[in-house]
Formats: sequence, structure tokens, C-alpha cells
Amino acid sequence: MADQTICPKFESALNIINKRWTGLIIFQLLEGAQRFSTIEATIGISGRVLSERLKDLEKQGIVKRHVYDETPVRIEYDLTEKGMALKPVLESIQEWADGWMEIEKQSFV
Amino acid sequence: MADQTICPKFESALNIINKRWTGLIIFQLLEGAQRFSTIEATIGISGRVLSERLKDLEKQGIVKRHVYDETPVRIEYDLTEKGMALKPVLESIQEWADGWMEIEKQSFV
DNA sequence: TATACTTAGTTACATAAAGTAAGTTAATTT
DNA sequence: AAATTAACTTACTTTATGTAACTAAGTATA
Repeated sequence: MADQTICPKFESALNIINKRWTGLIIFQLLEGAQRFSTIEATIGISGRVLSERLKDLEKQGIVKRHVYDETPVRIEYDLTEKGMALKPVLESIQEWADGWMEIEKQSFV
Repeated sequence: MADQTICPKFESALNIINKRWTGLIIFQLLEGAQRFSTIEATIGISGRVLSERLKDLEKQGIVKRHVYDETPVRIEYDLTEKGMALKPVLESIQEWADGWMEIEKQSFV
């Protein structure tokens, strides 16, 4: 009636990584610290969900929020060590994508 | 106003892999071919969504559905070559989980 | 000085995705 | 004949995401 065999750490990891947008957010931050609006524009996520995700990721210790008290204030997000440790995951996805994904031509409606 | 820098193959790959349950389904099938009800019970997904996911994954060429015409009929799902190629992805997630995930004690409500 | 713009969000509401539970079909066991 | 199992599907509910407008504080523009 319930799961048995699956490693709970693995399952929790999937619960984080497998959430919509999380992969792309982390991928972006592997490039270096970025501002809210930059992430928003680059990956095409809505502000509402980006805000939600960044808070989750911060709570998970994957992302860190930095407030630079300049005028105007600058806020940047970057990866913690735990977050950086996800690099091989993203790389393996990239490799799989290179080897196996077809680019579908988008038909513009 | 829109994304620029992200590799479209990578993005499509993430759109598949990052869907809820997909990771766990593939992880299960890495163990070998399995029946619908086994996957359902093992990972705790609802039948409705499992049915949906398996169809998607089949369409993507990641999973293959096999009908064994015994009585009663037996249906099994397994990974294609493309699906098997996701093994390193799941392994890298497992490694990250081992290194960085804390097990939260579940408080039963 | 007033108006408009930018950043980093939040809020309210609409739509899409996932969960729940019951139903279906065909065959099998009791 | 009634109950059970497998592999789904259907109808309905709850949750997640998208959209758009709003806020606050500062900056630039007319």
C-alpha cells in the first residue's frame, strides 16, 4: 500500500530538484550571483513563483540571498556549497540532452 | 523580455525530467520492467497521473509499453535506450542526496 | 514639482495540473 | 454467482502555477 524500496534521501532530493523551475533557477545561478529580475527575465518564470522558489531553496540551504545596502539596494541570489554541489546533476542532464533530445521546430500559433 | 542564453535541448530535457513523478518512475524502471500496479504502489503515485506520465514518456521515446498476450494479459513498461541513458542523471542525484540531504524526521499527524 | 520608471517583491484572481474515489472491462478465483 | 485483480478512465476536488495589477523606496525626466 505504500513505498518501501526507495531511499528517502533520494526521494527528498527529487522532491526539491523535480519541482518546476528549480532546475533552471539553479542552472542560472551556476553562472554566478544574479538578481531577481534577471532570473525572472532569463528563464521566463513568473515573479510569483520565482519568489516562492527562492524562498524554498533558501530554506533548503541551496540558495543564499544577499542584500547589498547600496542606494538603491541591490539584492542578489547565489548558490551555497550545497547548491554548487548540484552542478554534476545539471551537467549530466545537459549531456543526456545533447545525446538524445531532438529539437522540435516550434510552430508559432 | 525573453530567454536567450539557455540551450533549448537542455530546456526541453528539463521539461521532461523535472515533471513531478518522472524521476521516480524512471528510477523504478532502471531496476527492470515493471507493471502499472507495481509502479503505482511502489512510488505512491495516483493511477490517473501514472497513466498520463507513462503515455508522455512513451511519446518521448523514454519508456516502452509491452503487452504480453497471456491470460490474463500482462502489461509491462521498461526503459528504451534513451531512457536507460538517464541512469547517470539519477545516479548524480543520488550522490548529491547522499552527500547533502538531511533526513527530516517525519512527524506523523 | 509632478510624472514616470526601476527593483523586488506581494496580492487577488484565473487556469492548469495533480489527487481522490468510484467506475469499467475482461478474465480468474471462490 | 459474487468477489478479486489488472490496467486503466471518468468525474470531481484540491493544489500549483500563471497573469496582471499593486506597493514602496529610490532615481531619472519634463
